Order: sequence, then C-alpha cells, then structure tokens
Amino acid sequence: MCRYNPAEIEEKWQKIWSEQGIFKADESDKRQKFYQLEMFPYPSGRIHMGHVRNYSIGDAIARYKWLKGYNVLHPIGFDAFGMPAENAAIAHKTHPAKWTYENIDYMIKELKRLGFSYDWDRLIATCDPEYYKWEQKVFIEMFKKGMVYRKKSSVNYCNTCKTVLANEQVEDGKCWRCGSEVVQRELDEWFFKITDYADQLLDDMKLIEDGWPHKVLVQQTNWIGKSKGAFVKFKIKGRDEYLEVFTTRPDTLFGVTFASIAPNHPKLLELVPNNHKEKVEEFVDEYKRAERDFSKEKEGIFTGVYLINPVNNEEVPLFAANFVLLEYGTGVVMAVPAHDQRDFEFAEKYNLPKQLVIYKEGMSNSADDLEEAYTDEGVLVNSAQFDGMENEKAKWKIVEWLQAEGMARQTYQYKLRDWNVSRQRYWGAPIPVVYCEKCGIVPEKEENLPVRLPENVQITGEGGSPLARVEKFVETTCPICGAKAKRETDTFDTFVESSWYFFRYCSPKYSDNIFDKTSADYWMDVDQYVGGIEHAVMHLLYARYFTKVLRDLGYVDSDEPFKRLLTQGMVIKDGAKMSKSKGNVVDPDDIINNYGADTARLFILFAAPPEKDLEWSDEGAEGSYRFLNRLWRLVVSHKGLKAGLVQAETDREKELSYMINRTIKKVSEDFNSYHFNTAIAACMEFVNFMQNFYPKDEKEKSLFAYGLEQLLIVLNPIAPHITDELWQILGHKDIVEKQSWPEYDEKALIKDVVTIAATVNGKLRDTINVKTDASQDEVLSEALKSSKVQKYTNSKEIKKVIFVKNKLINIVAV
RNA sequence: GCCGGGGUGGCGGAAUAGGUAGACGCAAGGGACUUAAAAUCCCUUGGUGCUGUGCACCGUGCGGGUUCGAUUCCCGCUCCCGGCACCA
Repeated sequence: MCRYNPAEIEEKWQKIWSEQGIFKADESDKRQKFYQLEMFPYPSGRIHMGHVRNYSIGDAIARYKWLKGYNVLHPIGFDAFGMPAENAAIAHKTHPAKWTYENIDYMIKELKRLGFSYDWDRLIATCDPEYYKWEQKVFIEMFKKGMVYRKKSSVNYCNTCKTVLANEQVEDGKCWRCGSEVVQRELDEWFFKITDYADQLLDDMKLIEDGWPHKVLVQQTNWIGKSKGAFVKFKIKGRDEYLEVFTTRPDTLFGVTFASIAPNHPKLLELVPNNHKEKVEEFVDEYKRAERDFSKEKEGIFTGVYLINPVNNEEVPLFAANFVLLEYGTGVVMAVPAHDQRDFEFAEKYNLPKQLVIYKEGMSNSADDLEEAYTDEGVLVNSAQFDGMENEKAKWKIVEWLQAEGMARQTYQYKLRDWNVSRQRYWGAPIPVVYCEKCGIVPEKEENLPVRLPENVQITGEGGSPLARVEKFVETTCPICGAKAKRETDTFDTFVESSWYFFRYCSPKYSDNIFDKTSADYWMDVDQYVGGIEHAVMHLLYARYFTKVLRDLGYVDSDEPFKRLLTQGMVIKDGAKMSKSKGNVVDPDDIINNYGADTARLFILFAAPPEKDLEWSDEGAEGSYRFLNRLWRLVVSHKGLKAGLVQAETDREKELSYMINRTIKKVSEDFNSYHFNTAIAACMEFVNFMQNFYPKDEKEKSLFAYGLEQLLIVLNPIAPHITDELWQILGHKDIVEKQSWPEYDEKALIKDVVTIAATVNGKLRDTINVKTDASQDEVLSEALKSSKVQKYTNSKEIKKVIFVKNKLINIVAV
C-alpha cells in the first residue's frame, strides 16, 4: 500500500490544475457569478502565517463556491508600492523595483505551493505603470471636479519614514508602520475630500450591515464621528465682530462662565490687547514647541478679551487653552464648568466661577457643591424663560430662539478629516500635476499618462523626497502653455492603490481605461472579502470612499464594493503575535516541507473559528497531519470498491447512510456560515466512524464507497491535493473540482429509534430509547419503567409532565 | 472615560428560536503489536465524595431573578481583549 506523500502529490496536482486552467474566471459562463477576494499582500519577502490563514479561508470559500456551481472570480495581486522597499534599497544598496519584483516572484512560488485556486492570469502589481496610470487618470478627473485640493497645512509627519501620515495612519501618536513619534509640520499637501462623503459613508452602512462584522461598522462610525450640535455666535466686546463656537450642549448656554480658544487659532493674536500680548505670545510659543501630549494637565491664559454671551448678554473672559483643538468645530469653545468635566477642571485650576443650569432632584442647587461636572439629564434652572424645561428638549428650543436673532444655527460636526494623500517618498505613484509659473497648478494631459517613476534614482533616505533631486523628472513643460514648469514630486499614499485594485481584477489587462465597465458590471460587487481587522478604518474606509468617487465619475453603478466582509483573527504563538523580535515566528515553508500544504491549510482552519485569534501549535499541526494520514489509509484500503447510492434496508446500512447524510448536512451548513473548524470536526467524526465500520456484503461496500467519495468532495476545499489524489485512487479519471457539492437526503436522517433524556424536576436521571416520534404517553410509560427515574418519582406526586418530541421528557414530581 | 467583543476541562475549542454541557483535536496516563524504537491501534481523562467500575453532589467569571428546566433570557457586579480618546 502506497504511503501518503504530500510533497509528491501536491506538486502533481498543482501542475494539473494549472494545465487544465480550472480556476480561470470567465464572464461568458452562464452560471451565477461569485467574486471571492482576499486582501492582497504587501511583497515584504515571504509569506507569513497570517497570509496562510487569510488565503486558506478565502480559498476554502472560493473552492466551495466552485463546487456549488458558481462562476467564481478569485484573483490575487500585490500591493507593491511602499516604504519597506525603499528602506531595503537603502540597506542593501539595491533598487526598490528590483527588491519588490524579486519578492513578488518568491511569494508567488509560495502561494502556488499552498495550492490556492487563483486565476493567475489576473495577477496585478500596483507598481506597474499600467496599473498606476489609471489612478493618475482618475486623480485628474477628481481634480477637475474639485474632489481634491492642495493646501498648506499642519500635517502628521514621521521623522523615521520621512513622510506625511494620514490621520488614520497615526496610532497612539505614533506612526502605524514604524512606531516612531509623529510630529506636526507645515507642508503643502494634496487632499482627497473624503469629508464630502461622510454622510454617505455613514448612511450606506445600512446596505452592508448584514454582511459586515458589527465591530467594523461601529469603528468606522466612531471614526467618522458625526455629532449634532449648534454654532453659536459670541460678540467680541468692544468690536463689531463675532467668534463662533460649536457646542453639542446649547441647553447649558446660561451656564457659560468663560470661553476657550485654541492657542494656534489664526485670529488669536490679532484679538489680544497690547497689555496682554507678551504673556499670551509666550504661552502660544510654549504650546507650539511642546510635543502634543494628551495626558498633559489643562493649562491656559487669560487673553484680555471678553465675549458676550448671546443668551443673557453677560461678559465672559476668553482664555487661550491647551486642550482646545483647532481642527474640530471652530477652534473656540464655550465653557460650562458645572456641566463639562474639562471646563470644570480648568475652572478649579484658575478659580473661575461655575453656574448650575441643569438640575436633577436630590442634588444641591449650588454649583460650588459639585465635586465633578454634572453631565447627565435634568431640567433647566437659572435659564430665564427655559427654567423647568427638560434639557434634551431645551437644547433645540434655545437654538431656535437664538436663530431668530441670527445668533445660532443647528449643525453637524465630524471627526473625519480629509485624506492627505501626499507622500514625500520615491516608491509610490507620482501625483500627475505640474506647477507652471503662469498657469499655476496644472494636471498632466491624459495622453501623457502614465507619469512614470524615473528609474535611475539614488535612494539615500536623506533630505526629503528623492524625486525632487531628479532633474529629468522635475523639469518639464506646462501642459497648457508649454513654458518651462516643474513636476509635483510627491507620490500617492499607497492606500490609494489598494482602494480600487478589486475593480482592476475584473479586467486586469484592459488598456483603454481603468477597467472595462462591462466586466466590472458583471463581477462587482465583491461577494465575500476576507482580511485582517487592522484595516477596519484605513483600507476599508478608503475603498468604500473611492468606490463612491468612481461611481460619481460615472465608472460604476455600485455604492459599496464589498457585500460581505470576514475579518480573520491574528495567528499568535505562545500568547503573542508572531514577530522576529519575539522569536516566535513559524515559517509556512517549514510546515509545507514537513507536512505539506494540505496539513497547513487543514490545521489553520481547524484550530479556531476564522474571526478569532489562532494560537499556533506544532502538536496541533501534527494532529492534522495524522488525520490526513488516517483519511489516506481509510480510502486506500478500500480502493477496489465500486461506489453506488443504494437503498438502505438493514440497520447497518441505515446507520451508514445516516452518518453519510448527517456529515454532508453538517459540513454544508458549516461552510455556509464559514465555520470550518466544526466542518472539519464533522469530517473527523465521519472518518472515525468509517474506520470502524468494515463493510461486509456488496451493498454495504457500494454504500461505503459512496460515503468515501462524498467525504472527498466536501473536504476538497480545505485539503484539495490529497482529495484529488484519493479520488484518482478510487478509480476516477476526472478531478474532484469538477464534481458537484453533494446534497443530503433528509429521509436518511430520520432514525427508527431515538435516545431521549428522561429528567425529573429538570435533572437528568436516565436516557431511554423509544421509537421515533413516539407520543408523550408512550415515552412517559417507558420513562417510568426506569429504576433510575422511579427512584425520584416514587412516593411523590407527579404534578406535570413536559415533553419535547424525540428529545426530552421531564417529570415534575413533588 | 466612551464604544464594541468576550469569560466553558490541563490547552485549542463544541453545544444557545432555553431541553442529555464538554463534540472534534491537542496534551497526559494505561495497554496491544515489536528484539527494540517509530508508526499504528485500543482504553481512561471536568471536579469532589463514597462502603470505587457504580452512584451522589458540585460544575460554563461572580451574585441575584424568570422557568418544569438557564452556558443560552433578564438585572447587578467583576475581569480580560480590541477600538477611540482633551471631538466641546
């Protein structure tokens, strides 16, 4: 008997799949389409376990859909631009392109060794000019429609990566990629107006809420951070000018005792009277010098300016305060120390008065008795005609009242900022604009696209954008007037490329436009997207936004790119994420060499449900390998049998038939809900059963062989190589991938006899075997025959009997 | 602080329109085969107790509640993980 030799058979079947082209997606196919997508990898050098998990999940789904009769698109590519390529270029004195393409070649080999069902003809790499050309084209169209703009702004800057970061890329005040401290810098930058889409990004969540993890939608909602409030005008004392504040609590306007302004507010120094100038300037300088430290104590300084509260004409002092953000609202806030904790702390520190305006029964009616701000509900007090009104109601009544005077209006504010897409790096897609002294900012002509990255560039990591030093690149002519002009030297944030790659897969070689609309209309939306949770508010928000942009530019009809999303958990080892520094990395290559790809895939799908973190265990992988060996021996030892679906008559036949159908049912249900771990468990149970069955006569043998065949089909999406090999060993000329997913026979699942629980007062006392669908009376009399039941019912009165057919009988005895 | 998700054997994890808790796997222990080892196969394995091979009690983070019956539903608490964080 031949032994299971994964190395040999895996190579063999990968070659056969490739030769037969069975995973090529074809639009002319009449079957229903299914677009299965996994987040494409960054070509860092090698595949890691996180990739294996991501792609094993995606592949199981894709292969399942093939077997279910769908026309599947399952593509792969590389998110190939980015900083590690430049860093590697500096470290190894090579070129980012060379490094990147070598990595891509190696990683393709690794992916192929894992046997994934990709349509390799659709491979894309985002650093290919034939790819980024289209991004440049769309950018120009966005520019013309006013969807992008350039402005000087204070931006997040990473000194290690020497480039700007978008808000989404700053984590805990640190760079998302390298972890160094992020500082603020003033630079001219390009922005995508994603804020114009804030409401759509929120509202359209209802289109995807059934298919996306709740958690991701909540994270995006919080990130967009919409809040309802009002702008309120405060007159500046002694001037015919106003400062506007944003507040979500207009109900507390009568409690305003001072106001605060952001130290970097552009109007601040202009307003400050001379006798306060020196001190305020000092404070502002100190603020600007300091790193932004969020745990810092609240500090401020009186500006010498008074504002007039529009609700009662009271004068309140204006403070410059370090906790006021210029970027949110208007950069000026009204302060209500009695009902806002920050204002409370500030007032305590600088000994400012507090006025109570929201009152709840039981509390003191003096703000001086408060130990912290009262932020809950209540009724208004000390608020003139609004006294006694519930504060939620008073909010908008007060705004209405002020609005009549032109002093307030209802509004919404968002935490979401426009997307800064400029990066001062070489290895990215050039932003296709030209600066002309006469014509200003001019987009490159479409026929001149792509604006190619120059190849002969020295990457040193020093002195700003490398492109700025390439004269041949920078020096150009104005697309409008033809005069000498300079090119933009910033490149796009690489998240721009990953915001539309799934469209490009629909027609990856299309050369007339970003994609062929017919193909995109056919394949989009992505039916199932699989990737890491870490992209909840970066890639996944950008991709949703960019899809809406493409829609508004007339390229597509869809509002949302990904119908369903599955976020898989991390692969951890010894309780921590695998990393070189911790020395707990398991290299997929080693696992494939030792056990084969099927074992790696099986284990990773078996060890945990997809969304949960998965603890890698060498012993566990070994166990999965043992299972495949058991499967191998089971099938090989019965290879002469001829499969046939026979009518089960004897008890043994019925039991066999029951197990076959039960397994098909369970695995089918689990595949539909992506519970691969329990699907595999069901297959294991079935193998255990089959190992101990030993078919005797011809009928049993054909049914047995039929069961083995069904098992191979349902296991194929998880362990494709071994199932194809065993399928062939059973005498088939074709391959499992050409079969149909099995249907189960509901009738075979009905047993003649069922075991039901006999409980007394809810406690299990015995289990009894009765005819299927036996009546309550029959079951009760059978249960009362049990001595174990009698023990608890004798000498007691039976008050009540609860009966669940084929499941349980409960006797209530007192 | 706010928002979201969780707490089940030694471990990874099963089972919730309320109905036999611990499927499947790992680890551990015992046995068979073998000159031996590996591989394979079989058995045991939530805890405690007892007059030990059967029976009792306890048991799904903690405390209550609803119910004939709660891992599942409700209330309160606690701990862990993730996200956001001076957002007015």
